[in-house]
Amino acid sequence: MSPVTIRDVATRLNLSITTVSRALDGYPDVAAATRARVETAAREMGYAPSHMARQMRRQRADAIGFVIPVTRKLEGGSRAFADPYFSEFIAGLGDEATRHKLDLLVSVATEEDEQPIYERWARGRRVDGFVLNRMRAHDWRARFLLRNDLPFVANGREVGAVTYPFIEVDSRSGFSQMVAHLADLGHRRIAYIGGLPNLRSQADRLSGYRAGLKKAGIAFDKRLVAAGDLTRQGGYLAALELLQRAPRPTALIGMNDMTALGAIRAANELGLQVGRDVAIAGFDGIDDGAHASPPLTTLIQPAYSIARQSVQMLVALINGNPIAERQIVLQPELVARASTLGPA
Amino acid sequence: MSPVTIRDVATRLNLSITTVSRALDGYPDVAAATRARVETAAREMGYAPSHMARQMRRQRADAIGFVIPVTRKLEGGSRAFADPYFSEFIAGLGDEATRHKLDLLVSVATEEDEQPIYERWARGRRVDGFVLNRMRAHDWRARFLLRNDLPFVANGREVGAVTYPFIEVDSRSGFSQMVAHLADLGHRRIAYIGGLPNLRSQADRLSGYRAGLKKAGIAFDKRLVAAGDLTRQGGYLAALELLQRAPRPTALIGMNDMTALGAIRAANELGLQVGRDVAIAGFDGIDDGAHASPPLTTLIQPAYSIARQSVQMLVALINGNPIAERQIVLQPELVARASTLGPA
DNA sequence: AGTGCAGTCCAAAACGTTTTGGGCCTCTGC
DNA sequence: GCAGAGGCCCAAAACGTTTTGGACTGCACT
Repeated sequence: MSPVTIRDVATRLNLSITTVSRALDGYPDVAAATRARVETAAREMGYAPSHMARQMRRQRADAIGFVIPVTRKLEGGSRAFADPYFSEFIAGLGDEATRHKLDLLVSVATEEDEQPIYERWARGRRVDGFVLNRMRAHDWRARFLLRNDLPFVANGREVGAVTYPFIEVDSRSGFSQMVAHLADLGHRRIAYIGGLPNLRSQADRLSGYRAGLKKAGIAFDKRLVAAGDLTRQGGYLAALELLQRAPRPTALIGMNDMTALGAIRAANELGLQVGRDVAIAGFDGIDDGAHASPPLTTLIQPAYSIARQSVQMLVALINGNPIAERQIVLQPELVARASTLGPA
Repeated sequence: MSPVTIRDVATRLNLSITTVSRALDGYPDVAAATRARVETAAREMGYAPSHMARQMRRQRADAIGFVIPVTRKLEGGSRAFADPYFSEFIAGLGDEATRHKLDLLVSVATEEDEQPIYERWARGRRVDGFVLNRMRAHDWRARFLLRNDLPFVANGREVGAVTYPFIEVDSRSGFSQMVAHLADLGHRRIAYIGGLPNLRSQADRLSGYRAGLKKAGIAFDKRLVAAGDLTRQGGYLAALELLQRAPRPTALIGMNDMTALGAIRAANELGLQVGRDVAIAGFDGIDDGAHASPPLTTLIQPAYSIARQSVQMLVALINGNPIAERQIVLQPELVARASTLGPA
């Protein structure tokens, strides 16, 4: 049962392939009766245009690409992208892509081995555009794509002024708010567990943290800053160390929720009751945070809708349509839960 | 900077496109000197064969498809695939796909709206093959793909004898083991929170549960069986109800880890200490389970390596190569953690 | 001098569409 | 009776490869 082509439909109906094509595409210069004949025949024969051929002719891949970032390899050579933030993000990309009849190509890569993937997709014109995530302070991907003039939408952005379109969550102001929240609760020794140093958002969040401290009249103490790697394990290790220092910090802010969840675990293991003995907060608003025990105070960034909006912008770029807002900055929403508010 | 084609390279070198093509593909009937000239020219000009054209000619999509299953829509129209099992699974698919120079097309869909996606990809020959997951007891996808003779590898299988290749985890024996584990610890009232009734694995796991009860000499009580939906929320609601019945079950087995994690939360909210007042166990071995409080007893199924193996089988199918084992059954590994072993 | 044979190269076909640029009717209005 | 205008349809080109089936050299061997 080899695939049925447009030619098969045409010869069966004694029509030209042109007419069949145009009938199915809804052009006005085909008689209503003919169109009906074509449509039923196509349905009966199970005809659907070959995507490859269509792409070839229209020079469109009808696909967008997304490389899922993963920070570290797990033992045994396996790599998981354990951060549920990206699950939600991908769900958004997928939904919006299908809405536009685009396909979504994904790949999973660490920062070291991502380059071949971008090159393969770009050079071979495998995709019409990219969605970029976890932007670094200096990011070769932006330059590479600009040079090959392939459209893309960044989630976050590099340092300095950039001209490309992006959607960003104002994590600086978010972290400042979070520090204010903790300071209002009486905390003075507020620690911060950061992430990979080359990430743009790492700089933003740290600076938001410092701004928040300043506003609250708390001196910055670099011994209260530890490095994680955006994973639960990284947060766990960093928190384990921070919580065993004297004097012990009374509050911990993780750069993202995974880090904070790791910190909660560390606190539990040390016999501290989170919310009462130590306050812990994160950033992202993943589902697991809401269901953790205790539920995690966090700054929600709407991954799903950011993803959808990114695809919308990307589609406009691809089609050369004007975009209302090329550079969007969203405010995260602080949700205070039991992990900072003490026992319920 | 429009993309450079093979013709550009050919005219620059005064060669035919045939020779350029064959030179780059490593055919033996091209002089070493010529090949060198072609290679440097191609590199200089930044030539890479157009994937679309190559696909067109070879009638290969060089891509495989995977539809991420999602059970329910979240409020606000958003759908997340919250189950980290699939994150790991996708990581495996992606890694193995790139190893074979294949692209991975993904989409996110509930059971109701998955059909158009399969049809689009199959009819338009958008992919060379599929990986299927969460097989239903009767699954139209298998029949659809067989009919359109598109290769696929199933993760799990339908009821009855099937001829297609699959990789399955023996969840029946797994659940039987799990009941034995709990019975050994002295539990007699062991409840089960199931999943969607049309899933093959639902039947398997329930039957494993019953087999385990029988072996332990415990009578099956259908009031101890509740229905979830494979999500944390589903597990939460089901557990909430089960744990408020009298007499209260002393142990809860969730059909998957997400269900069990929801159950843990329910127990916590009811003031029960998991591990001491009630034992809770799951199935999957996701990372979140290991990091939950208390850490979750579970049956580990190696999502990452199952995914990789699935792709390997699929590649063999696509290329018409023989496969050593077409139908693989793996044994899950029981890991007992604090959620059933009581306080550490 | 003819035959055979590697060693190189190439023209043309094919893959299945969409799009361009008409062509042929029939009907209308003079 | 004829120009003009729609209405409907189509042939052919193009998209950028890979593959098929030679073609053209020299060179060695009869």
